[in-house]
Order: sequence, then structure tokens, then C-alpha cells
Amino acid sequence: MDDKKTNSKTRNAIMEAAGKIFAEEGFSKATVRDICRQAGANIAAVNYHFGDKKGLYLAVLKYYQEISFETYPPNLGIRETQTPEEKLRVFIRSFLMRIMDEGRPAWFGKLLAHEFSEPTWAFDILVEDMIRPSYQLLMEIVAAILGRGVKERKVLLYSMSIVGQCLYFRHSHPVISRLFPREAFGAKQISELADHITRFSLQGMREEKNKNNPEVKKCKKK
Amino acid sequence: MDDKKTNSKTRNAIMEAAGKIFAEEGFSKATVRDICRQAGANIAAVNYHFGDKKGLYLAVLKYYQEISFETYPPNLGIRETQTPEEKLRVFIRSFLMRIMDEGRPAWFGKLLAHEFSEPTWAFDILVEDMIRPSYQLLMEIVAAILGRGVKERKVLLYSMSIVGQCLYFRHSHPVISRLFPREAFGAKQISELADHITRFSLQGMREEKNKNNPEVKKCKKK
Amino acid sequence: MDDKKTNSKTRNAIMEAAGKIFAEEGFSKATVRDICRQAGANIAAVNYHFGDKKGLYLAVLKYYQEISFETYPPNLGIRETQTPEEKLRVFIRSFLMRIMDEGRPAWFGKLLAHEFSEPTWAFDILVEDMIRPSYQLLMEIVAAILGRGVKERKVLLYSMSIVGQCLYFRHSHPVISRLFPREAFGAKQISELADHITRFSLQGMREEKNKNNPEVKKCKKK
Amino acid sequence: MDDKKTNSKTRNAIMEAAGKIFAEEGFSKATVRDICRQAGANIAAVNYHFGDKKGLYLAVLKYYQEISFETYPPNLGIRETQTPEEKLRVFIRSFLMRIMDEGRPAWFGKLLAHEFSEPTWAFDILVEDMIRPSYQLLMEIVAAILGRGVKERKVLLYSMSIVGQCLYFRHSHPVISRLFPREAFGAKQISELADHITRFSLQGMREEKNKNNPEVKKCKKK
DNA sequence: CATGAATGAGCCTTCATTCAT
DNA sequence: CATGAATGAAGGCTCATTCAT
Repeated sequence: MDDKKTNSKTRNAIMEAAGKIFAEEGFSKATVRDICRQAGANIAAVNYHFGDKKGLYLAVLKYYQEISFETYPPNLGIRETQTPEEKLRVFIRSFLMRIMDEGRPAWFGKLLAHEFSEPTWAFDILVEDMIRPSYQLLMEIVAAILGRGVKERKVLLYSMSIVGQCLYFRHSHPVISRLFPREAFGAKQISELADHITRFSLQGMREEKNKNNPEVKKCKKK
Repeated sequence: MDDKKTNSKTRNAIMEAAGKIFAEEGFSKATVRDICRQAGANIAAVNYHFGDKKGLYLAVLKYYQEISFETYPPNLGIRETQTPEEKLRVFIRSFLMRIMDEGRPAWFGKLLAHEFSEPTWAFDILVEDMIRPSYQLLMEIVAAILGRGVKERKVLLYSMSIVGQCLYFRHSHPVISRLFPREAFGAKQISELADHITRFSLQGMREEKNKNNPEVKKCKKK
Repeated sequence: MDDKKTNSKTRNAIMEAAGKIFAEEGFSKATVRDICRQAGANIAAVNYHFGDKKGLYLAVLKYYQEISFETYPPNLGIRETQTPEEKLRVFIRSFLMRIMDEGRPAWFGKLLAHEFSEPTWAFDILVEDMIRPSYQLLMEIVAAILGRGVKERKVLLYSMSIVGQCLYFRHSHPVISRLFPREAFGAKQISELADHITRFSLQGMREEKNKNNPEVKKCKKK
Repeated sequence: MDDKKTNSKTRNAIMEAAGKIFAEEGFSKATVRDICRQAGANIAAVNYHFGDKKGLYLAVLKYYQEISFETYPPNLGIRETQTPEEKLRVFIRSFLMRIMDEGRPAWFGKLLAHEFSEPTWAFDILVEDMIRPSYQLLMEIVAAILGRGVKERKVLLYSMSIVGQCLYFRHSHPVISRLFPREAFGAKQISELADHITRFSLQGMREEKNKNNPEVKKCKKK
């Protein structure tokens, strides 16, 4: 079951340290010196095991992406028999958990955040490998909720509104903690946040939904 | 009317170039060399006029913050006689314009974005000087919409949902342009976006609003 | 009269040290660290004054080329009234002096030798700037000696035979000094060498010359 | 007949790759990494089989020297019954073939050329083992041509003139191909070159020869 | 008021070599 | 007999900063 590349002690130590430091500093500010020092390894070890800084970064990215998706698969708990609304709730919850986790898998979230704010060459890979599938799943759910005949741009707009909320609760921490030191939006509040975002978004889509499903009598729902 | 610091030609050129480069690259990736080259100034000019790189950054930040807020004041067009819903629409529109503008005032938006994703020592200043007032205004509007008695945390949650959407439409460009090359969400689509976010958010708050304003008959709206 | 680039003390010291070290080691083996240490300058000075190692190398090359050609111009002492044979003697002497000088201008000869044995990107520049004119001059002299109607390839072959001898007396030093420790072929023997090469070559071309000047009676010459 | 050192597959692969790369790059620019990669061997194999980079280089040098001399012995085709002039022609031809061959044995020529332009510690060995015998043979031939009583320095001068020509036709390729793209002096032109050099040199020595053999009537030759 | 010159720390990378199995 | 792993020294280069005029 072991990955063939995982048998080196130094290599693992570097992966660990690199994950942490890249997550904290981003690609360009992180230095291989720091990483190696923290890993207790020689500087040249990076070149030996990963070719160069880029290679290390890519390896780190892929590794923690795997961990993250194994721990929180995008369709975690989604069953085909569920209603689209239920699926959305599950999706949001899973998405939040993936990006807000504070454990080791969380590094991936931070790596991602850095890529977002200053995309490197690795960004294209990330988009294709993980963002696109997630987006596709979300848009299918949203389309199902909005009903047939809805334009794709509408679906995209609503999906982005949902994703935007999730990401903001993740990234706004530096701001919110300064503005409202007493409020916290962390891993422990995931349930509350998922609930809030789900309800807010489902209501936000109701008008469009009704437009596309005119036969359903208004004021009957729930 | 002239600021006392504005009388040097070199100084102005540096401010201009620094605004552009800091906005593009962020604080740490931007180099004083690049800035001075672009400004046609000597490399020592930065330290001469601004002390050091940090000083320049701070000056740039404050300068473009002023410009940005003069151009798009947070309460742009908001009149006291408007309903909270109208105020929200105006706020969102103004907010979007401020962060999505592509002209010189836009540099501030980009500077802010960089600060957001990797806060520097200047972050605290920014939060107090410009984010807090904006947030306060938004939360007042949201509170007015939700009605009396609503808990502050609720207000915060809804406000964050709104802000999150706006920011995401601003920052998601690298992702969306890759996922859906044909769709665009730029300065030209501000009207569409403002409309979408406003309607989505107003609906999203309806349930909570109704809960706090039980006397209003359901199913009567619109 | 001063070059505009020559007013910096450090710059001059680096040019001096770089000339020596590049001449000794060649481009790739020489290190900027060594050069700067020897010049008493900071490592970053190279970047400041010359951009990078390549820039320094090019500057050195051009500088010492100038010195060398000012000291020993290819047509040194050649007058139009001289016979081609006399011109050849002068050319060979001048060529030998240029490549065998042991003073500062000699660095250029060594630089050239390194470029010859492992051409860098600077080789093309050198060929055009200094080798081509020299070759052209030599080939004109040789063509004049051989008489009209001689094929260009013949001219080239004879010219190369001449140049080959000159260069070998310059570069064979490591070999000869080991094989025949008592013999010396240095700057002090230039007269002897010039004489030898000139006579050897003039005789070497006689047959071809007579073929092209049949009217001249054999056995009458000299 | 097999050398005792020739029984390891890896060792042979390294010798092969090293020959090629050392020939192309010279000792200092060649890297053991490249060599091992090209040989399909582990990077530690060099140190295992040859001690270190120097050891490998020496082994390569000796090996290809052997091959080269087996293929083109310096006295290739020289018979004692030949006149000195005939011997010279044969020597020059053989010498040119050895240094201009493009096959595997040619690697030695290139190795030699690198040693020539930047002698390493291995240079002394080479001089003694292969240059000295060659030179001795050539000088004997030249002495025989020039006749008795000629001073050794004269013999040396003429020999160097001959060797210089041969080497130049070998090494001038980078220059000539730039100056006269249409002319070629490669392995295919060896006959032409050998002929040219032989005639040129024999004529070049005629005066000295006649001086030492006064009884021969001038103007009788050919 | 301004600048050309110079600095030292730090960056990523590459090298030949050695260790441990 | 051989190798994957690891090492330390050194390479060229770039940075923000300071000096001296």
C-alpha cells in the first residue's frame, strides 16, 4: 500500500516541513533553506529527491491534495436518492470541512489560498485536477435545484455565490478576528456555518427556482 | 490644496510606479529596483523619500486608499430616506465598483487583495481605517433588513455572506477564466453582478426577516 | 579622452582582476567570487557594474581587444609601397607580437585561446570583430604573392598554414617546455620566429607562385 | 586477451560514456552525473570503479590513447626504405587521420585538444607517453630531410611549423566555418590537406636543405 | 535635493563525494 | 559487486539598504 516514493526518511521529513512552510509562506516566500533546516536535512536533499524547488512544491501540492480529498471527498455522503437540496447541504458541509480543517490536511487549503492570490505555474494543474470536478458537481446540484431550462450562466452565478461564501468564511479570519475578536468562525463552527450558508443559498435561489417550476404552487413549500 | 509631500517630481513618479507594481506583485514580490526603474528614478530615491521599502508601501497604501474612497465612497448614493433594501443594493454596487474598477483607483483593490491573502504589518492599519467602517455600514443595513431583535452574530453571518460573494466575483477570475473561458465577470458586468448578489442576498435573508417581523403576511411579497 | 565607463575605482579593479582570471581559467572555470576577492570588491559589484558574469566577460573581452589592437595593429608598419612579401613579413611579426606579448595586453591572447578551445556565445562576436579583418588582410597579401588566377581555396589553405604556425608557436608552450626544457619560444624569440615562419612560408608558396607567374624565369629569383 | 579490468558491464558503459563526454566537454566541464546518466549507471559507480573523477579521467585517457594508436600508429605505413620526403608525407597523413577522425578513436584527439588548451595534472603523462614519441619520429624525418649538420633548434622549428599546420586544420573549424561557410576541412579532405601540408612544408625546408647539401645543383628539382 | 557606487546577506542550484546497506 | 540516499562546499545571482558626494 505504501507509495514507492515514500520509503526515504529525509524525503518524508522534507515533505512534512515543506507542507507546513509552503502553506504558511506561499511558494515564492518560502525558502528551501528553511524547509531543509526544519526537516533536519541537507539543502541538497531537495535537489536529490525533487529536482528543484518547483518539483518539491508540486509534490507537496499533489500529496496534500490527495490527503485532503481522501479525508473529505467532494461527494462525501451524497447519495443518488437524496433531493438536490439535501445534496447541496452535504456538498457545502464537505467543502467547508475540507477548507477549514486545522489538521495536517489543512495545509492543502492554505496552499490553495496562496495559489489563488498569486497563481504560479502550478495553478493550471490544480484547476484541472480538483477545482473543475468540484465545480462540476456543484453546478449539477444547483442546476437540479433551479429546474430545467435555466441558463448556464445563471447556474454559474448561483454556484459562485455559494462558493464565495464558503471561501470567505475560510479566508476572512484575519479580518474578522480583528473586527470582532469575540466571534469565531473556525473548524468548531462548521456545522453552524454549513447550516447558515445552505439556508441562505437555498432561499437565495428560490425565486429562480419557482420561475422554472411554475406548476408548483407558491407558498406551499416546506 | 496640494499635500505638502507632493511637491517632488521623483517622489510622485515613484508613488505612481509603486502603486502599479505593488498592486500587481504584492509587497514581498515587488522590488524597489523595478519600481525605481519604472519611475525613472535612482534606486536610492526610495530610501531617500520614504525611508525604506515599508515606508513606501505604507505611503502608497494610504494614498490610493484616499483616491479609492474619494471615487467610490461606501455610502455612495445612499440616502437616509431609502429603504434598507435599497441601501443594500447601493452598497453592493458601490462595493463592487470599488474592488472591480480597472483604473488607477483599482490599484487599491489589488493592494487590499494582496494584504488579505498574506497580511503584512500594514494589515491592522487597513482593517481599522477602511474595512471596519465599511463593515459597520453594511451591518447596519443588514440589521435594518432583518428587523429588530436579531442577534448580532446573525447579522455578522449574513453580512459575511454578502461580502464573500462580492469578493469572490472579484478574485475568482483566474479560476473562472480557466474553467469557463467564455464567461466573464469584470467591470462591464458590474450591473449584472450587483443585481444578482442583491436579489440572491435579499431572498437569502427573507426567512430570518419574516421570523423577526411576524406581522407581515407571508406570500404577499413582490 | 576617458571612457565614460572608466570612472569607477571598483569597476576598474574588477576589469583588471577579471582580465587576469578569465585569461588564466577561461570563462566557465573562472568564478566571480575569485575575481571580486582579487579586486577587493564586493560580489554584488559585478552585478551592479556589468549585469552578470557574461556581461563582465564581454566587457573584459572588448576592453583587452582594444588594448591589444591599439598596441599591435594588424597592419602595423605595412605601407602600400611594400612588396607583398614584405607585407607578409610585417604581418607575421605583428601577429606574433600581438599573441605572444606577456604584458597586460597578453591577456587578450589567452582569452582568445580559451574561446578557441571551447567557444562560448562570445565567439561569434570575436570572429566578426577581429578575426575576420585579420584574415582578410592576410589573404589579400597571400593572394598578391601567389599571383592572379589563383583559386580562393588555395589562398585559404596557404593562409591557414601561416596562421597555424604562428598560433602553434604561441600555444605549444606547455608541450615544448616539457619536451625540450632548454628551448624557449617566447616574446624574446619573436624576431627569430617571425623570420623562420616568413621564410618557411614564402618558400612554401613558391611553387604555386611560379605556376601563376609563368613569365618569370625560374632560378632567377633573389 | 581481455584486460582484467574489462569484465564489468557497468564499468564498460561508464568508460564509453565518459569517453564521449570528456571529449566533448573537457575534464572540468564534464560532470559525473552526466556520464553516469548516459551510461545508465548509478552515480556512485564512478567512485566505486575508479576512485574518483580524476581516476575515471585517467582511465579514459589511457584507454582511448591505446585505441587511437592501434588504429593510427605514428609510423603507419612508413618503411625504412622510403626517402625522408616520402616518410614525411606518410607521417603527416597518419597524423591528420589520427586527429581528424570522427569515429570513436577520435575521442582521444578531442581529449588531447582539451588537455592542450587547459592542461590538467594528466598532461605530463600524455606528453611523455604519446607526444614525445611522435615528436621524436617527426624530428628524425625532418633532420634527415634537412641533411647533416643542421642545428637541433632548426629541426625543432621546422617540425613545429609542420605540426602547427596539422593541428590548426583540426582546430580552426569553429573559426573557418564562420568565416567561410562554404569551405570545409574535415575528415573527407584529409587527402587534400595532407598533400597541401606536405608540399608546402617540403618547399619550406628546401632552402635550409640546400644549404646543408650544397653539392646538389639548384634548379634541378622536379 | 538627489544620486552613482558599493555592500552583505540571502536566494536556488549544482557539484563531486561519501555513507550505509 | 553495486546502489539509493545523503552531504557540504561552492556556484551565479538578486535583494534592500547605506555610503559618500
